[in-house]
Amino acid sequence: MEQDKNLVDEAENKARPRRMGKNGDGAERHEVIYRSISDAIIEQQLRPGARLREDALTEVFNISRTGIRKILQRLALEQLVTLTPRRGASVTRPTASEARDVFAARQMVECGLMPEVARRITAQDVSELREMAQREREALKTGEQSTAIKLSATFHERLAQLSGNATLAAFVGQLCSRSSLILAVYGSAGHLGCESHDHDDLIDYLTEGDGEKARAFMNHHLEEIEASLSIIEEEAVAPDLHQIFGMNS
Amino acid sequence: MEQDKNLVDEAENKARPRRMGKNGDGAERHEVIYRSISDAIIEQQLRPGARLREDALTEVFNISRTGIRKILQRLALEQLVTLTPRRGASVTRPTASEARDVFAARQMVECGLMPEVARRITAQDVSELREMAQREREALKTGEQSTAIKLSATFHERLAQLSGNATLAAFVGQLCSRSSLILAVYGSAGHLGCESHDHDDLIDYLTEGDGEKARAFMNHHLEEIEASLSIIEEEAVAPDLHQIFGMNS
DNA sequence: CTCCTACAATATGTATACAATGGTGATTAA
DNA sequence: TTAATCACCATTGTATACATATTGTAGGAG
Repeated sequence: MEQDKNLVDEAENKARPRRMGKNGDGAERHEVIYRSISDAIIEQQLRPGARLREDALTEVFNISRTGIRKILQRLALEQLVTLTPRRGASVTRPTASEARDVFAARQMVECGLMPEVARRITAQDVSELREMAQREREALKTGEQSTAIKLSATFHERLAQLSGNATLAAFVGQLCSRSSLILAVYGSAGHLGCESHDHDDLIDYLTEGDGEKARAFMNHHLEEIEASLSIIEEEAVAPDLHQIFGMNS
Repeated sequence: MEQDKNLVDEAENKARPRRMGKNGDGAERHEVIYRSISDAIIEQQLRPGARLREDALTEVFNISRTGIRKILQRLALEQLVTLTPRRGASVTRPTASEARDVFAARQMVECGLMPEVARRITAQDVSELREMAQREREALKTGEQSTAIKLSATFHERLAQLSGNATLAAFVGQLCSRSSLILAVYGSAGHLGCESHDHDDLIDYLTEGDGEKARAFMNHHLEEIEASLSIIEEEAVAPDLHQIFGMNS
């Protein structure tokens, strides 16, 4: 049930509860745990709405609540988890409004970045991207949905990094992560995210150095993804009685 | 020596170490403290490089280290403070590269938002913006540098909020905060940020509903700000010895 | 006189104990 | 049998104690 990647060593470490105050690996350990949770969310192994109890995470990762809280806060700032004041943490269930905002933001930023990417891309970058697209296509073909989703997000993020603007690249990374959540909530079962050949076509345009064509294609690409969703308010979680009954006092 | 606002009661409260576990105001208290520190940084009362010792903040705000650490982490994620592993927190000193990235991001996002803002702006929004611009001009005239900087950042952020895209608005807010730091490091003494009449001109274009003109003007506006800076590597704080001496082991 | 070493002070990293709150289930009365 | 109230449990919020690392300084030896 639980992913058994680095969870197995937790069993044998259980015996020594000595606090490893030494920071030497502490920071890296936190980073690893953060990435584990983040990946699990992006790969939709943790679906929106799933609760993330601090105690459970404490046991799973063999870390103190302090560390977990730090990580959860970071995830909350990135909008991947929602921290309800007395209820704890849960995987964020994006609202329809947030979903639209995220895709509008991606339209603006990712498309706007394409010309610069086309200008700066190197042969090495191209081959790296091609390999990623290849792996993504294989994952799609073999039905590895989780892997495909993660690879797609990574592809878009890597693309943004090629622009050389770290700030915008980090922003795109966040948007892509949130997009995974949006797909999980508003996506249909069969269609998941990017078409298999789209990314390859995009690489073609970038290789040709045609920034404008790449921008137009990215625009189309994102529109297609958004169109494949059914972004309607579900209103299942927070019925918002005030709005329904119109009495606000 | 120490400010005597709420420190005095601490003396007599020393006797009762009862932790006020009641969260009722806890969250708001954190929010207030966060905003206090954030504002102090944006208004350049805390200059880049200034150290933020946890103990000192603990005393000043009469809060435990746990709460302070939470706030500092949030500020760190927004890139306003830098958390060095064993050295503690300090106000971020943006690198030249970061400065360029931030302004490039603002160019893309803020300009891209203008058409939508022009489409959605209401008369009430206009009057609010006019008032902000008025106050900013007054602050500039009377030499209240801190206030002017804060108002300018708030103006740009408010503008982005009018687009209706909360995600992009929050991003612009972060970029504006970081811009204040950039101005503090790379700005010249006399010239600080936006020209006094620029914002009024921008409001004119938006009132006319001319999104394209507003976009072009914003583009010019931001270019002017960036041009007034001298963005060169100072390399004073973190000399990056590895890169300088090339020996990494 | 200079350099190396050791110690102390300062400040952060981590963990745990305690408090408070919200939900759930049980018990009782109508 | 159903509904309401109360109590307990699960879970988080907060604070503090302890461990660790870094820095600066002083003292002694060469």
